[in-house]
Amino acid sequence: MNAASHRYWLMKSEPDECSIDDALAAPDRTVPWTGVRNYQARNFMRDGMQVGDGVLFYHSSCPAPGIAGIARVASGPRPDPTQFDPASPYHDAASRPEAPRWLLRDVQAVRKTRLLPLAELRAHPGLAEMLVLQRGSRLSITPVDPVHWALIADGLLAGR
DNA sequence: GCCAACGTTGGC
DNA sequence: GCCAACGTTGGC
Repeated sequence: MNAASHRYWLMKSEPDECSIDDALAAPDRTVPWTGVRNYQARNFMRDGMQVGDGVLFYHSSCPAPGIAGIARVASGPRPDPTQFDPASPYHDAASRPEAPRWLLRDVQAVRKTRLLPLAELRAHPGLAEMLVLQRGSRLSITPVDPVHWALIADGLLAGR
């Protein structure tokens, strides 16, 4: 799997922290994707993403988990400032400013969609291979196959 | 609140 | 390098 070849991603956010509505209300509809503390997810942000890539904005750890909107990658990688903030739940005392361990991307909301529930994703035969649906999958950022993107963004969520 | 599954830590 | 213990994720 060539990490630089993906054009589409699914990114999980807890809506209590940052919902699709929060992103749409932010300046330039853009939010810094703070708090990723998993190396695989970090590496996707560092090495895999390109500005303009499509993002499925997923609400997790909430009463109605599922895809809540469409967004796009809006910046290159840069250090996540919360790692250096002792007051932040994402503080990492072992990370040095001269060698930041954690990175983020800016993510720009494109549109809110209907809530596409996790159960509906699971029920769709064409989406069975989606990484986020695999048993035990916990990664907060996963690449999305272009076929899956088309089924969701241009199909299930088209115009909604 | 439960718990399956995964990632990280740290002793050896 | 192994692997048990522990912490976290996240749906239900």
